[in-house]
Amino acid sequence: MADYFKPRGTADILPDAALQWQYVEEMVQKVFATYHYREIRTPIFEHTEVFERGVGDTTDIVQKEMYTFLDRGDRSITLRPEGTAGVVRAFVEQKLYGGPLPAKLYYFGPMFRYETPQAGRTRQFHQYGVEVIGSDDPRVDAEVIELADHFLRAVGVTSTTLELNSVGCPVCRVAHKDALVAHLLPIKDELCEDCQSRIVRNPLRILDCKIDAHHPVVESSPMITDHLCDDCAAHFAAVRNYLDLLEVPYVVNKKLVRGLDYYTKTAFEFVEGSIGAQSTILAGGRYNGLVKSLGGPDVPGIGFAGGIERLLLALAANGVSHEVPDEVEVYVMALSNEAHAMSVNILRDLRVVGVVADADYTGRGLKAQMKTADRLNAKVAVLIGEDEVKSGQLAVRDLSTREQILVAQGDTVAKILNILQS
RNA sequence: GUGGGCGUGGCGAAGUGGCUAACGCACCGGAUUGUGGCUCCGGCAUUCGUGGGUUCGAUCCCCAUCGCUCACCCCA
Repeated sequence: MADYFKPRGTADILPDAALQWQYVEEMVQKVFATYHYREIRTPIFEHTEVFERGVGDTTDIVQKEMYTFLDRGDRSITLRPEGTAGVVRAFVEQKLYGGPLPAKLYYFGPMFRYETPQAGRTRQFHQYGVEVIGSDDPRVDAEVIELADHFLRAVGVTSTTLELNSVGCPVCRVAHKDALVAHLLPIKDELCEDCQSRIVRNPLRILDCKIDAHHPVVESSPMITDHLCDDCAAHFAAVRNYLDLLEVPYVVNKKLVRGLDYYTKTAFEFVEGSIGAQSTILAGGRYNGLVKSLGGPDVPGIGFAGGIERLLLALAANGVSHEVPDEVEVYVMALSNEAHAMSVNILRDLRVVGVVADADYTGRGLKAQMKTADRLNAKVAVLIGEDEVKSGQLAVRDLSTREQILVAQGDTVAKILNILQS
């Protein structure tokens, strides 16, 4: 029994799984680069105020999920719970608004939220995401969504549904919220406990509450899409039009709400139905007031974030695997101390020319080493025993043909390359 | 924070109130002195998450605790 354990909600990503992560990371870089997004790396922790201001201090994230602590200088520090606030903070602090706009950025990395773990949810999790700051053009909304769609398909997730909505701007959203609350208040006592508190905190959530969504009064609630101002309505129509042009399939979900305070206008989610209750694998939206509220110029923005862990679950659910077997090209077997001296040179020389080579370091017998070479699917074995040490000739064995020849030490690498290429 | 399920060797997985806790995989060793995927033989848990309790006796019963897991909430 181990004496030490990883913290609750964290994961050790072992070598086999790490290969899947590398694949996803490479695809992020490759696909996002073709859309001319450039990577930005911001700190994993920020001053707490960045998230309080950026994410919104009424959200669950800020109220009860942040990893916040005082550092040795009595500064309140928070491990980032999401990526956008930090990127926008950097955009403002580094004055990226002085460069070409919109800034098209992407990021990738760990996030932290103090939550009870479950399928698709951990305390340290990883997201990739993009932020486009400096344009309100609906073509940007469409590009961001199409990028997400393209990326998911490129990595092998084809079973998602794209849900789309507009949550309006501060003007029409407030008007709608007032109308909604006025509509629901008379039946407040009939709602579940959660919804009674949501009615003041986040009334939009009541619309898709699992308990109350089918209440007739709830069902007849005013929808945000019916309360959009002219600008928001035109923008939403334009986004849908571009998505149609791009042939990106979506469904309008009038109940779609975004959790974070900063969202405006476009909101969207890619949902995968077979990975458990946490089925959103990528989500995002527009945040036109965020840059200003973090002290920058009043420029609009839009972005999305996707969860790597959930993406991996979705890949598994889609039966997609990018496993790479644990293999080696050459296995060097040395059977004595003198042989070891020769083997380290052979290994180095092979690796210098790019050949994947390994050896036994536990003093096992030749037979056992042969088994290992076999299991690692080695193409060539190099044997160095007493005879070889004496003669200075190494036995090079082609493991597929079982042909074995003696080669002068200086010619070994060339001979092996010969076999590997045949 | 709340609720359900579970906790036996590296992994998967039987098991019963009581003599040495199945089996499979993996791993290690051996089957003509230094040679491979098959086969055969052998090895590998004084111990059943931890701590108490009940009992003549508990891995199997009770309590507590820790951990894992799924779900609610919320979110990527």
